[in-house]
Amino acid sequence: MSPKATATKQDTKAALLQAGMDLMMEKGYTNTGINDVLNTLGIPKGSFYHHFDSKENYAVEIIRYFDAAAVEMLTRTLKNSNQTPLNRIRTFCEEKKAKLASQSCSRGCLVGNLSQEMSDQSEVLRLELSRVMTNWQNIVAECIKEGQKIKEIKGDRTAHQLAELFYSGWSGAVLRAKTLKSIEPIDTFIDLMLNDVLKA
Amino acid sequence: MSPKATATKQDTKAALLQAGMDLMMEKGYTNTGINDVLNTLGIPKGSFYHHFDSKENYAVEIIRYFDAAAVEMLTRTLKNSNQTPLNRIRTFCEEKKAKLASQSCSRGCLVGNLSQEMSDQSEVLRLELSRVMTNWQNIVAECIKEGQKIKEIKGDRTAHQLAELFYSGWSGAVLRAKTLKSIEPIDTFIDLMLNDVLKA
DNA sequence: GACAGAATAGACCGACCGGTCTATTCTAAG
DNA sequence: CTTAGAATAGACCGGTCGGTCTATTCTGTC
Repeated sequence: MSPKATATKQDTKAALLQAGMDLMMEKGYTNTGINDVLNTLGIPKGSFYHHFDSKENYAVEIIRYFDAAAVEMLTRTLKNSNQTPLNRIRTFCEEKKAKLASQSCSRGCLVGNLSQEMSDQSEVLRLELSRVMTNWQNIVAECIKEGQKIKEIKGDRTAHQLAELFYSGWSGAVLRAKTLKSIEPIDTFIDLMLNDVLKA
Repeated sequence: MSPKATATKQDTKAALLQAGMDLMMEKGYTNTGINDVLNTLGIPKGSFYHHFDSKENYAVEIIRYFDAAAVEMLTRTLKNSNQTPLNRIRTFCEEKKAKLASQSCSRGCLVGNLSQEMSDQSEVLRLELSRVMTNWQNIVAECIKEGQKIKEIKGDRTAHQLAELFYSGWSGAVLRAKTLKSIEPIDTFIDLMLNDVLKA
């Protein structure tokens, strides 16, 4: 059996997840059709409904697929003991900023986009997005807590609260960047949040 | 001519704007069909396309309709000289929070929702949303500037920057509230932003 | 009352939506 | 080689989408 052929066959599901993630990131849930995904990959509809029950379920798997990569990136940056906690957060922000800038401030974050669009439309998606959001916040909070311990980050607020403000501010800054097609909201956020709000 | 009958006829356009605003706030642009709007009002399609060129144009007018009410609320609260600038901002936040809580943390803000969904899909809508967003930020910035003058709000950052962080943080907090179906992100935002970030 | 234009009314259009169905091909175990 | 089930393949379905079209009614002017 040719390894290439085998790989091609078995990667169908992964390819569907990747392509769906890209399309939904750019166009949202409602505006992304099953056929859009299928046509970009040259895969027939039968394969899709073999691997996924419904569009909604497909989206849930896409969110998990996206989450896996996001958590990897979060832990890589925010648990990197070669940097101080505050500088880890700075690295995280700069990496995300570079990504956003490289795509002309479009797309943003899949979880943010789907949350805005689908929270009131699908309880299934809302719960999944909730879970992911809370998890991310906890990872940030842990890093902040470390920074508080060494008095690098201000200690008169709980790490949970600071992480929440950080996350809210970041999401909002990305939204503004997308709409204004400018990286400036991100710059302002990074500057104030890191040099002012979080700093001890 | 009966004034009631006349009013009914001439208010068709306003009714379409109002109903479209409500529906798009809850379901987004793509997921709101022309027929959805028409059916909830009992208005035939001919009337719709008499008053509006296209769905996209309709959305632009809805954004303006929404903006008018939003600017009224912003100026009423943020230019109220009976309160100090920081307290005006607090009043603004509390009013918006009450509204959000009263609708179980659903819907959120039309401009935020459409920005997330449509910025990458329609340049026409993106520009309109950009304009509205920038205008709101300027109104907030003016209030902050006043607060800086009387040393109620911290002066080591420009009012423009602080307004931007405020707006980003607020939008993100609303997004989180929608998804987590909890008012807590809003509470945290108000607490930290007003008692910590903005305070002189 | 005649008339023009605004506004209402709703049937209708092709395109596309998510999802179903049957048929075929591939793959691995016996 | 046989065979069961996974996977691929794509025609097809009812419903809905944004938008068009023709017809009728309402409204203000002469």
